[in-house]
Amino acid sequence: MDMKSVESKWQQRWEKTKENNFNKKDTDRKYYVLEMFSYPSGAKLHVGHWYNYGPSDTFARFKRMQGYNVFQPMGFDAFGLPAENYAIKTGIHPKDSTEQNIATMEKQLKAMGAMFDWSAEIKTCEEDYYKWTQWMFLKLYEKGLAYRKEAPVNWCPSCNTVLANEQVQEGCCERCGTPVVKKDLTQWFFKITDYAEELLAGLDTLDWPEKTKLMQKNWIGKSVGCEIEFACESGDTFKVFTTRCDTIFGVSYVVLAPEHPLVKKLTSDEQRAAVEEYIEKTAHTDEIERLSSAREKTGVFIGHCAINPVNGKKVPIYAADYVLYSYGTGAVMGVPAHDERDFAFAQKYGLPVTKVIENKNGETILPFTEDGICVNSLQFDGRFGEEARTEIANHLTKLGKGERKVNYRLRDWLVSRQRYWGAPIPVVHCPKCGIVPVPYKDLPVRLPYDVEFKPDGKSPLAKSEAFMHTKCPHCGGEARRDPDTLDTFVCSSWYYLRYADAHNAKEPFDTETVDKMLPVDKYIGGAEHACMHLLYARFFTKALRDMGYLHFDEPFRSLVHQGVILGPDGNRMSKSKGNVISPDEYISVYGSDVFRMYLMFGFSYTEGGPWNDDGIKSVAKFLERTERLVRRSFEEHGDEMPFAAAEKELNYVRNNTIRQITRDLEVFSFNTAVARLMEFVNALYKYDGIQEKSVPFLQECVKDLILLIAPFAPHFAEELWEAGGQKYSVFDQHYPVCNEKALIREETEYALQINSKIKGKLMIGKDMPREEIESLVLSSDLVKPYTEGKVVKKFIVVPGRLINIIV
RNA sequence: GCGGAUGUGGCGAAACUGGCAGACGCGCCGGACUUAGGAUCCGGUGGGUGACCAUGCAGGUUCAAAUCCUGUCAUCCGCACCA
Repeated sequence: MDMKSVESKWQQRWEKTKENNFNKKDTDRKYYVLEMFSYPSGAKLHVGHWYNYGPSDTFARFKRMQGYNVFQPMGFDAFGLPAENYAIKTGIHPKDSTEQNIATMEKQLKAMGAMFDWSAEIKTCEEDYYKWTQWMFLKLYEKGLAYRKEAPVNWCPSCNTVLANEQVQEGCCERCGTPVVKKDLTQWFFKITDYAEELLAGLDTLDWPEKTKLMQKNWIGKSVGCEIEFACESGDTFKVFTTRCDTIFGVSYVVLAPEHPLVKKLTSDEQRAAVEEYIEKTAHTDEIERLSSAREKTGVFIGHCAINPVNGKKVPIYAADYVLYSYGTGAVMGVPAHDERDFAFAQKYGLPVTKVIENKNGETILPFTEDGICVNSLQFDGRFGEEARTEIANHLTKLGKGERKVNYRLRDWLVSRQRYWGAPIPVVHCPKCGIVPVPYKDLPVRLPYDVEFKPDGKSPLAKSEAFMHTKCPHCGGEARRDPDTLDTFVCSSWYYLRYADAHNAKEPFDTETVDKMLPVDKYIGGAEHACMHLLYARFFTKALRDMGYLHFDEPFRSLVHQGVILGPDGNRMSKSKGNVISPDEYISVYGSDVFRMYLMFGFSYTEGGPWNDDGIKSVAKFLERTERLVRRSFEEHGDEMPFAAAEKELNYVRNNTIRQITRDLEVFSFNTAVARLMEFVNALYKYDGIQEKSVPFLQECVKDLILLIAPFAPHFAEELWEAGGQKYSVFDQHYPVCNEKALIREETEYALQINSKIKGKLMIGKDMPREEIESLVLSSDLVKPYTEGKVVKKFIVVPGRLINIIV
């Protein structure tokens, strides 16, 4: 088959008949299959795109043939840094290069022959999309979920610019290699932490890979504990957070993060010089190093003491950078006997180590960090673990010195970017009115084309007077726009909603429509987004729900991660390694059906693995072999024959194939599904080769074969379907359904074991009672030599599988 | 350091709730058809080749373990002083 012409023939036909367009009127049977949209950084589709979209399309087509009204849209995550960096390097404007790339990719995606509904296409860099991204920002702002505060950002002193976290590699600027420093800037944040608990709890309701759920869970990092107030000699108080209030009698010092405001206030004159030096030093230590747990703990005594609220003991206060100001209260109680970090710190600074928890079974080696029995803890002696914590927490509450508290590791989402190629933040800074949101009617705040985006330390937009200069929407006075743009993850946090109502000019989406179309039934994309996009999108959905714009809790009910196709050398494909495989040459030789089918057959979908094209020819061979069989069978003539053993056998294989493929596709096991197709074709060849065959039956099986293969090789199947004189389109047919009766066999082959070792095979009738099996087996010539003169101790029958005789 | 995953022929990989390890294919070997085959079709293919040994390694549970348990090694991924 000349795949090239066949593929373009059917692609044109599908487009003309709008075969792939979703029928919006029939949402009862809707099935929303979504692949993570493309980032148009390179001009061409790479193997990774194919691996994401090809097999997913097979799944989508399968669902469609099962009778679902499948919606499978595609679009482009078009804002972002690579386009801007490319522009800085080459001088080509991000808008121009992005549009160019999108045009190429669209063409290639169409040539792939996937059933994308292009009528719902989205490009996030277009005004009619980012207008609504800005709308989202304003809604979150109104709801109190967007706020501004000063925060440290990554700053490259050589490039003179702010870098996104993704651009920082091992503490250095990815472009010039200069160590990145922290700089405080006022930034916009989304209050994702308000949803920490729900984001955590909701994970249980999702059909997602366990690993991904666990990653989100750890990322959110819930810890339940206690906030305890310590008073200082000066009368000032501060709180510490601990998950181990049962160790409070073992406190031998307390630590404040160097940034803690009380450090400056409480430091004694004698210690001032040392403390200031320490603070100075830690401020210059970069984040990466400071956060390394392997690093030796350092700190300094501030010359002031605090009082343990449970026993009145005076303990020294230290400033130490192993305590993070950004987590909990920025202060910690030091219990060397029962915390490894505190132990190391106490050793270094000669602080006392007081054992207050003992191991249940006697031996207690310090530091002992597990739950144990309280000792040296006054009235709480003898209490164990959780019980001790409860009692001590209650005691502290009664004293007014503590309360239970839940802390999360999750931080608010910093969305400001001092970059050009993104959606402008729709607020105005007015000298009189302060921060004023841009009125909805004035959206979008247009991203100007003519901007100097070469980095020099300022947001590129700040240099565009035409952009910056505006009137305050509130008082009408002179005002300035916000020069920052939104993180591109904001754009991708709601695109799955826009797809459902892509052309709505009045609002981002219609609530009723979205309620019907969402959640996404199957979401397919890379695992690298586990703690970013996949978390942000969940947050957006929940926030929009609370504002009444939609009425479901989770955007993606079921999620699958494809694996990664590595270079032939086993490393990640990268230009610098020179191991990048381009799909194009394979496609020009074999066509898109063969290529996608090979991706399905040669790898375990969720595993991926090193590229190897040995098998690609075999898939081409398989399709050719299939075609020969199909075409030959169409030309054959003959009468119906009695349904004898050969027909029964073929019918068994046929129905078993249907059953297995249906099962395999449901769980994205494409490689085994293709294997089943091959088995079926082999069985058809075998049947075709016999003398007395029933041609009508053969043709009936061949018809099933075409239907079965259709989701895997869509153009190929469509062509054969037409060649068989069937009516267009093969995708409007129902996928074959397994006839369970055909799978019942009169006799099944059992494995025969003596003392658990395989000795032979045996045919056993399907309804044979156990006693009969037993006597039949024991009297068979196969078994006799093993049982003669021995006692049969046990006789095990596993129905349909094996018989094990223990002698 | 913590958390998770993976480890099966020469290769890519299969194996439902423990039940015939290696489906399907690549490669290789043999045969058929051929002037020829790198096309096609058919057969064989874990190792030794005797009733034995084989799922990273060492134990354990079981009539039966790739699968469950304990320990251990290797590789990959995520988090990385979160109190």
